[in-house]
Amino acid sequence: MPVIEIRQASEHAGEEVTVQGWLYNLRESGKLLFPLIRDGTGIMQGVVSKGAVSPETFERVRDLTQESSLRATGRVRADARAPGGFELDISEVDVIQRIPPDRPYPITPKEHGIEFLMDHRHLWLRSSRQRAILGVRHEIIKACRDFFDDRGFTLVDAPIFTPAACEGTTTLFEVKYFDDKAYLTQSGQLYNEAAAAAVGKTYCFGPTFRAEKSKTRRHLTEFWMIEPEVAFAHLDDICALAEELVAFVVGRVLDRRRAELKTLGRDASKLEACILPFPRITYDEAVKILQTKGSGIQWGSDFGGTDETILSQQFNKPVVVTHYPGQVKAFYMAPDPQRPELALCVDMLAPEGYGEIIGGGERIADYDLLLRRIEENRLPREAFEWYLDLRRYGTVPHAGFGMGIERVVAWICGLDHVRETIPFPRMLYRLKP
RNA sequence: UCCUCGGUAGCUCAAUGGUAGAGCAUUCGGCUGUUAACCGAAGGGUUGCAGGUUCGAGUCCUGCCCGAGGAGCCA
Repeated sequence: MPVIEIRQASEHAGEEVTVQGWLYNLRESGKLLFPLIRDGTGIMQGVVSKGAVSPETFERVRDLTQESSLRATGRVRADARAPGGFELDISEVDVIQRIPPDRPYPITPKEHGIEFLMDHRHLWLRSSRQRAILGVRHEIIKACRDFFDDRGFTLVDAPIFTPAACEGTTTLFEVKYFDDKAYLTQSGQLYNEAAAAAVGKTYCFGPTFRAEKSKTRRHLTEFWMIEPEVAFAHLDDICALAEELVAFVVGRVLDRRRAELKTLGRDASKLEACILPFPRITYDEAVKILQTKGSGIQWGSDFGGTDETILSQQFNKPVVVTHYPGQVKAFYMAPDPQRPELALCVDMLAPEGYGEIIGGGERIADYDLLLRRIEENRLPREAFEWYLDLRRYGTVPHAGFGMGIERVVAWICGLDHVRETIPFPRMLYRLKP
């Protein structure tokens, strides 16, 4: 008997097939049983009528518990009464494992609190909503890679273990490294700059770790970041690259993941509005907007979470903010030649209050200036000698950015917390499962 | 780290300082088209932990633990 995937059930109408999966729910009406079977590709309703199968088969199905694993064989039939439009007239069922009723599947088809669901994250992933999010996450990652691959970028991954004191240790996770200490990477960017001088256009994609004790809807201690770096690029080039990337990713999800967005109840029209060009404003303009909206922000300080929310609610598509004061940005940011107090940097804020999804800019290309900045920031020069080498040997202007995958997933899926955007979130008070 | 809120049945929640309850889940029974099915019945409790006040504490007080929301922190 051919085994089919439920998502292809419509192509097998009238055929005798086997589906294999888990019992999603079982409804019963006298001598009729309606097992809902889920196989990871979809959910299909089966029908077992008492007259059509042996008494043993009928009882076997009737005794099935939620999430028990099974193979069901029968004929596919179109029926408007079935969720999905096709159902399986079951003739035989092979139960792989019946979950005993004295220890039933914990996540019932009713409401649950977030603590319980997070404790059972390994099982929660099976729910329709979580599978939809996983699907969109996959599509976003695939779209990012396609975007860069199709534009001649070379994937050069950065290390996860990094040496001591690369950027100050307060927000780094420290781990034992034989007889030494190492730190989990906070960004692949410095290594990207080395790679850009080797291959011109590069990107890295991997996990990133931040030991800040942040407890908000937009922070994880372990998250995934995709970071392009382009030799000879200036701020405008990198702004355009970021805008094209985001527009491409949104378009790809709208193209291929409509069903998942619908499952999530996401208003797709909000995403359809995200076509180029995106608005670009400077930090100066952003501060003025915030002050008219009641924010207490003063020129010179970075935006708080509330500021980002207010700002991103002013536009119906992602907004690009450039030229922040250098003092709130990292030591390697290139200063604006016109106004040296400003950095040639860029943040992109997602709309609907989602806030920062991208941060980046032009890097300092000049050896003397970079060295001065390292000293001003009291960073250990020895640890940065290799980084200074990039300015000793054929330095060129270059720029790049990092995009936080989970924040993009949260925005595109319309979620109110990033914890649902990654299979197993790591947060301040969450290390399990 | 700070502020606020919470912890009662497997889950989601209710209970004026006075007999701990409902829905779902589980078990049993009924129903030949169910749609988080429905109807009937049953089992299920160290009220987060420790102390205190009181004739009497799920409820009030103190400390602790755990979690949530937010702030700060955060390229």
